[in-house]
Amino acid sequence: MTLTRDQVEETALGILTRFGLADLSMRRLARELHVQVGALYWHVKNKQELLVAVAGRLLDGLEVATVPADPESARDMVAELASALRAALAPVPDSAEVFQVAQSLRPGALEPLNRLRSLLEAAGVAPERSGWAQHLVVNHILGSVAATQETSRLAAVDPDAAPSPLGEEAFTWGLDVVLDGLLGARAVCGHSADGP
Amino acid sequence: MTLTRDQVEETALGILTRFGLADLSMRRLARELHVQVGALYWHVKNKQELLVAVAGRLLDGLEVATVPADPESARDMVAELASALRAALAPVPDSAEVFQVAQSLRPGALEPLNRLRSLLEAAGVAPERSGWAQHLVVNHILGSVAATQETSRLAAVDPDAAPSPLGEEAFTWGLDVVLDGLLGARAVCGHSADGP
DNA sequence: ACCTGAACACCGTTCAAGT
DNA sequence: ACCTGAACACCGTTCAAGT
Repeated sequence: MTLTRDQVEETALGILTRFGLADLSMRRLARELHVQVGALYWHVKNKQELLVAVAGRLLDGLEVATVPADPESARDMVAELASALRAALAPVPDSAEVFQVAQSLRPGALEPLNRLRSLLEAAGVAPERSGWAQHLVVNHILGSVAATQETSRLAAVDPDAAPSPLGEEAFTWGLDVVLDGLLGARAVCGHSADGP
Repeated sequence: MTLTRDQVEETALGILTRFGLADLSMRRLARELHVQVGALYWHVKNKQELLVAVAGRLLDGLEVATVPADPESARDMVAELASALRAALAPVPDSAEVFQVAQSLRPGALEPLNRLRSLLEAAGVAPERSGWAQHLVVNHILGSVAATQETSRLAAVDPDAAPSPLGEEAFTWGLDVVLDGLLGARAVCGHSADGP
């Protein structure tokens, strides 16, 4: 059986999931695949490209429904997609870092993020602003994931020091705040997001 | 003249500013200080601790005014402080990464962030939420800084590929969105943030 | 086409020994 | 107290040479 790019990516994701980014080195990856380091570079240009691929795999299980016409349900789907993204990243250590590398190295390559932008537009964000709005939401997701993993990492070292609980509750609260700011507070002062 | 911790930190900040985080190694730092690597470890526990100190220095020039009683002006000062933070980080490559390391390693050590939280409370955010609100704003700042440095890094490699301009304009827009979500849209549907 | 073996130029951290 | 010299256990990447 010869080595495949698929195996390389999958094993890389495995190491990341089990041990974190610090342990995901090309040499360790080669060891796990019972191969010399050089062999990896036939299947992969370099480590960065591999990380981009791994970031893509993190989002593989995500459902992709169609964009609705109704702004209210589009807003709901934004919240749903954001939660799904968070749920996909949360269990994998350092996933936010990996994600950021991918996003910066090849912006637009992560499909769910393009979809998030479409949903935001359908919910009432002006097309000239939707790119900014997308960033706003993604930053909140990544920040939340990083903070959560953070506290769980500290808890592993010192179980007594209970820091501020930045979990799912804080995430949905923040998401609502951002969406309120983007689309107007829901049913509080009459949503004027659906213009003329 | 013998080596000081101050020199170590200052030179580290210099390397970061001029060449970025990738070039900020303990060995390079030692070279720049005309010293053996081991010498650094007498003044500094390890590299992480040094990065926390460097992050602190990034924020050294920031003005610290008193927290106002009036919610409206407190809101203005939140915006002001956020802009000042962004301005302080923007010119230093990879400052967002360094900042995040510091924030995760020693939360609460960066004074301006505590101040940001106080200002948010003065502006009308409930004390139970002010920690979350602080994170929301800081994530926006760091995300904006990272994205900006990002595009300028790409522009250095390929000056033709003009990506979405995520500059200061996007930052202030996003900040307003977040503050609208937190405190209610300003003078649009009557700010109800100053309850009983 | 695909992989090995070996090298190149690096890392962070530690520590006996010197002054 | 403060630093050197040298080691330990790693990195990512390249590339002739093998099959």
